[in-house]
Amino acid sequence: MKRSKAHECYIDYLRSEGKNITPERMEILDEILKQSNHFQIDDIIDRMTNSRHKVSRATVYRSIKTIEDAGLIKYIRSIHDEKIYEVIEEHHDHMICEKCGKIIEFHNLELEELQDSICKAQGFTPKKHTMKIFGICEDCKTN
Amino acid sequence: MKRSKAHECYIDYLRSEGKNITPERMEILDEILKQSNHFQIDDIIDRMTNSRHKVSRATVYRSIKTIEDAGLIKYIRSIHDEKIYEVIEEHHDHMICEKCGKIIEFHNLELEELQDSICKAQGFTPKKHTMKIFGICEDCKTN
DNA sequence: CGAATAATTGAGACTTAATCTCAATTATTG
DNA sequence: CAATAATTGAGATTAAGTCTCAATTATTCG
Repeated sequence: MKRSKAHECYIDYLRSEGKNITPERMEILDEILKQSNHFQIDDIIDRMTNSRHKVSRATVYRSIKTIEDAGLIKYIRSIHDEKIYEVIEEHHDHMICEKCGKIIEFHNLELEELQDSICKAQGFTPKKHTMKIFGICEDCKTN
Repeated sequence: MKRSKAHECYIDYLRSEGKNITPERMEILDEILKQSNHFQIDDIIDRMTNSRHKVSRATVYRSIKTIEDAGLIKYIRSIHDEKIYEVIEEHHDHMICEKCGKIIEFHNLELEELQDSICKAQGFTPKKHTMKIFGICEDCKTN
């Protein structure tokens, strides 16, 4: 099992908070990193309870919270208002198709700069943001 | 009781959907319009169950959904992940202070245009969007 | 107007996502 | 290795929201 950058981050975070490094926490992070793209907590719970070392539902919830606090994952809300998690790699925003539910990631520097300047004009110090554009994706338009 | 634009909209919406115009629905809309700015469903439930014509919790939930469908209100999520509703007047985005929870509304045309052009480049047809910038507001910075 | 019909309501049961409790277990520290 | 503090699992609990169904009300139309 390769020790990824994310593992190091997580371990550093846990140490800095005086939290223990447990196999449960490490296995949950592994499972998350195995997911291709977006995932939901229930996916992880299913996989963990069917894995060799069963991890309880409560522990999955608790660990996901610490992984979130460590800044490794975050979630957005789907059209059905479900939490959709993703591993934070580099910042991006989302377009969400109202027909098929597809989530398209995008990043635009001009947009980021504009946001900063809008905030500055208000005396507001931005830390992070989320932006979701709802609409119809290319595929759903033509089909 | 003044018949506002919002009432007309709602009545038109209900008619167009073959739904009935009931005192419960009208009173819930009244109560929402009475709220100054942002509100939560529980506020409305409290007010409605203590009002002359008691309206049940289930009906408040059901009506709020139709008022939302009519395009009169929408919600964003607070820092604590609670649904915060607001009456839709004109479109705007939000800055949310991570310290005091204050919600600052803003609108910027340049930003809107930039979003549209980003979508167009992807073949995505935008219908609406939400944008939340988290950070520290002016007051919390100086205090 | 006054049925007939369809939609809505209230009350409480139910669902779902998430959190909490507490005894038993495990990681960490020295 | 022992002492201490943190974590875990299992199931109970909570909170937000939905569902059920009988009773009530709005609408439609002759």
